[in-house]
Amino acid sequence: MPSRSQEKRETVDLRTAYRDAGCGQLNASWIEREVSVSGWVHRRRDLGGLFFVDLRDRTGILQLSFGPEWSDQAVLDLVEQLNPEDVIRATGIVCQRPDPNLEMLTGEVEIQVDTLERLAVSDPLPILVYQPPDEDLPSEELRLRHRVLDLRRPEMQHNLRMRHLATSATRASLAEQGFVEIETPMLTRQTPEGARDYLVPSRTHNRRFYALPQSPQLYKQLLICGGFDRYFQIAKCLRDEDLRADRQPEFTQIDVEMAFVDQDDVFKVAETMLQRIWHDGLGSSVSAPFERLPYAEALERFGTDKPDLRISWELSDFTHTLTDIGFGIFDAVVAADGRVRGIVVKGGTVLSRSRINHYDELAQEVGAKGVIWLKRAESGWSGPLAKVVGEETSAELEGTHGVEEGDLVFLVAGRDEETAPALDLIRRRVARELDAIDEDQDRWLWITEFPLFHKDPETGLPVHAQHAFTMPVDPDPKLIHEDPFSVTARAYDIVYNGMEFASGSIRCHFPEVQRAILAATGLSDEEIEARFGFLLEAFRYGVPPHGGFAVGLDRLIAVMVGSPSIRDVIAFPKTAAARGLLEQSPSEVDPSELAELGISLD
RNA sequence: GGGGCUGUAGCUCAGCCUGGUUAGAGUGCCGGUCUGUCACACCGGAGGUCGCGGGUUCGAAUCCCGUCAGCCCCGCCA
Repeated sequence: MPSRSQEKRETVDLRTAYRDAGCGQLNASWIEREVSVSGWVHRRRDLGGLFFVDLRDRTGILQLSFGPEWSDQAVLDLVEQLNPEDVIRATGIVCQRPDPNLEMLTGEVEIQVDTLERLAVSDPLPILVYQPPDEDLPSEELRLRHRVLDLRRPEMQHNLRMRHLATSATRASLAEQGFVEIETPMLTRQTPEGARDYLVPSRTHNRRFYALPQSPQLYKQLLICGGFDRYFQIAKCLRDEDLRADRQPEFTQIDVEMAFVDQDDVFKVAETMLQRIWHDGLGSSVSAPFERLPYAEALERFGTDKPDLRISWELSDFTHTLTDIGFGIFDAVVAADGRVRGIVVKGGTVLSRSRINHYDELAQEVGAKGVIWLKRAESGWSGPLAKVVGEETSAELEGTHGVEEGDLVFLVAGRDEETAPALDLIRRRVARELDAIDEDQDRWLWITEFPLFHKDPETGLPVHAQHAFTMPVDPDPKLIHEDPFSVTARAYDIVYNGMEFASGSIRCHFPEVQRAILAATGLSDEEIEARFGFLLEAFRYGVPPHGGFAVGLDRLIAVMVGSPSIRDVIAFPKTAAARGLLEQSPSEVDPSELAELGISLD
């Protein structure tokens, strides 16, 4: 994980009619100058005759001091009246503090105020901007309802400033690499992604609806067709699905597309951009090129297509070692085309039976039949399998699978699609419990060679693994038609410490292959024409090979600032029920407007 | 759509398991004392629909049912 960037003193000239500098900009070099500053009253300390005000603006906090020797009585009377979050302007001489506060950026100095204006009065606060130590933040409900106050907290200021640094770095890096920023419509038609659309009724065309874009996917390909061979956009995307800590109904993607490229060209652009974001935002360097791992290998070694490589443990196939040794459960699974896979947890014997049971339950929640465990203690093997572990098996466990004294083996048997999610979850959770994640590492990774299709578990039909416009490694319409699940896609993800940050592909620019891909998911020719005709038409007039990627900006920023929730890096987020608590959205509308739209409510 | 956690003073929480005085603490707020604080200190005070509705009970913040809101997870969603 990146460390939070050190707070730096802003150097920009912030002089205006109301101030000579930002509060956080003052330091010893300003001593003896007369300055004006403006901001919010953060804290006030009344010593009876002497007053101190911590004045806050977005640059930091500065101490103002008030005393009879340098402030006249009217000023002293006014400062006694000040409430937290009043907005004031203060003027006076910058002085060295007799007893500096080294914890404050401006702690060496203070302003001895001789002129004070109250620019705005604050009512008593529903939630405090000042965050008392040892006290939890107000509930998220109240933070969102009173978001204006919440945003004033230095932590939120820092988060949104980080967001700005990241988007600025994005623009700078992509511009340097020859990309042009172009906006695409928010009012569009229903798009091919799998999510539910937000719909906007049309007044001029009753019974018809615009859809808000789930992503600019089709438009960016059209821009390529339009001759903008390097496009990007910091784009709002909207999806009407249920939310999570890392999901909002509207979120932001860094959307990039480029022509005349192959995969390596795209990788270079993305790596250069992310290096710049990390450098400008966090002041840290990212080494490139990133590691690469084919999808199939990732699943085999880690059980997931977004492995956290800071955990050194890998999955291992125990099928040969643990079958035909008298353990019927495993033999039965293998007879049904399953495998016995497991993970060797170094030092795992410290886990109690109840902890092991906990992981067993977790595994079952994600679809495994259950977990069998095996401990290697000084005294020998223990666990349900121990009695069937003979000398030969023991030697194989130690030799082939590297089990050592003190280790614990979690075993899950079944078909790979049942066992992989369980093993992945156990690997991550146990590593966290045993502190086996190397937090000093940053592991950037490209996952490549995704399958073009996954099988829909209900219908058995192919569904797009990434999206509908990905180029197969072998662009053969016949193969797509006859054996869709064997087709590998030129698609890729960026995974950072186990989190998916970005996703992209080389696009399919052969119209007949594109039709075959769409047809494979069960769309008729008519449906293809109706929904994607405009893209296929664009492809008829000369389409260059092209590809791109999209980065989930909110998640990226959340990681950069160390927040578990993307709500902390969005100025005005929605709740888990997609409500806006500040503005009370969604709201009812006037019946006359509905009538105009041709909509009646039951 | 399903599961879990939470809801008590403006705010953060305790009390709830095991029902029984006037529901507490810290902080904030109001009043007072205080000339070097920086979580200022000290003294005093006000402040409660225990989310809402119903039930059980002699008696409910506490037990039960429902409901609303927030959060987390599964489904869903790249």
